[in-house]
Amino acid sequence: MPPHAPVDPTIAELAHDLRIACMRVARRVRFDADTVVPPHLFSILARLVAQPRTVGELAAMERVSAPTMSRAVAQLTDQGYVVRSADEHDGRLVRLSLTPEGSTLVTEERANRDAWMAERLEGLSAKDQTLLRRATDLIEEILSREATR
Amino acid sequence: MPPHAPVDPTIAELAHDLRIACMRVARRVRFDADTVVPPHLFSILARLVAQPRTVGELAAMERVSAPTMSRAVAQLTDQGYVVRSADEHDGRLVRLSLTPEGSTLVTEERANRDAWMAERLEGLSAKDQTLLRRATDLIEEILSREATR
DNA sequence: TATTGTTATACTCTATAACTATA
DNA sequence: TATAGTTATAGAGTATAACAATA
Repeated sequence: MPPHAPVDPTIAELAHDLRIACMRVARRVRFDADTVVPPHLFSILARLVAQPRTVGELAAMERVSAPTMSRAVAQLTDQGYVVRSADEHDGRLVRLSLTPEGSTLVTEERANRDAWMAERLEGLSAKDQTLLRRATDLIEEILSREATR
Repeated sequence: MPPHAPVDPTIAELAHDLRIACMRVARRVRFDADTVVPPHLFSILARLVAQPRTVGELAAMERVSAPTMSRAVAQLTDQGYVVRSADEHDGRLVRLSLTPEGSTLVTEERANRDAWMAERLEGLSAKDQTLLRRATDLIEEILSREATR
């Protein structure tokens, strides 16, 4: 977009309201969900669902320093949610993956958070549910478009 | 909600996707916005836009302890964004309100965040904008309904 | 005595710098 | 030498406990 393009007041208002609405939803979910591990540790576990990762990879993904990630991982291994293993070809690397307990925890915490949202959607009409379905897809599209720009 | 109420799989999926979409929007806005004060301090300033508050009121609203709020407020007064004043009738109370600088800061930071969102909505068709407008109103309604239950 | 707010102290998460082991 | 990870140390934000001032 041109650097100083004038902004349509309708879009500006929608942008404001949509941003606030999303932030409020995110905030509510965070506060209401019962959590076993704090957010920054849960975020790490969630990264390991798709595949094992090294300390350095996780640090980059979570945008924290290597020592910070090293400590966080140590906590998760102490709690039995993550296991360490050596890389076959490079002795410097530490491969991290979820234990069965870690995997279960991720699934359960996600279900908790989804349940919070689902409770608030159940009373809606089919029409409103369809509206939200389409809006959700549209938001996801906007975000993914941004990421690949 | 009843502890073990069955959940419509369609609703469950929408709940999951909508929650994720909102959290991603909130996250993006937080990362991309250039901020002068950290989030927890900005949140306090935003509380003072509507009306002056006491330390205890702010602590309750932000869900932190009184000493924590006391320290945060001290930082904001040091930076010139907040002023302290005595209550007329109760000498124990400290009334906190925004300085002109604090008020300007809130306005500017909000505009920054809105701009981030607005950039991403400008390319949408009128139809899609209308869809998001209605969805936003619906989400706000759901959230406010929850708050007043 | 009860309430409002601050000060004292400690714990957690974060970072940078220094160190060890491997490539 | 360069890289992956850990340990040492320090700074910021948070909490509980103890304290001061006012009701």
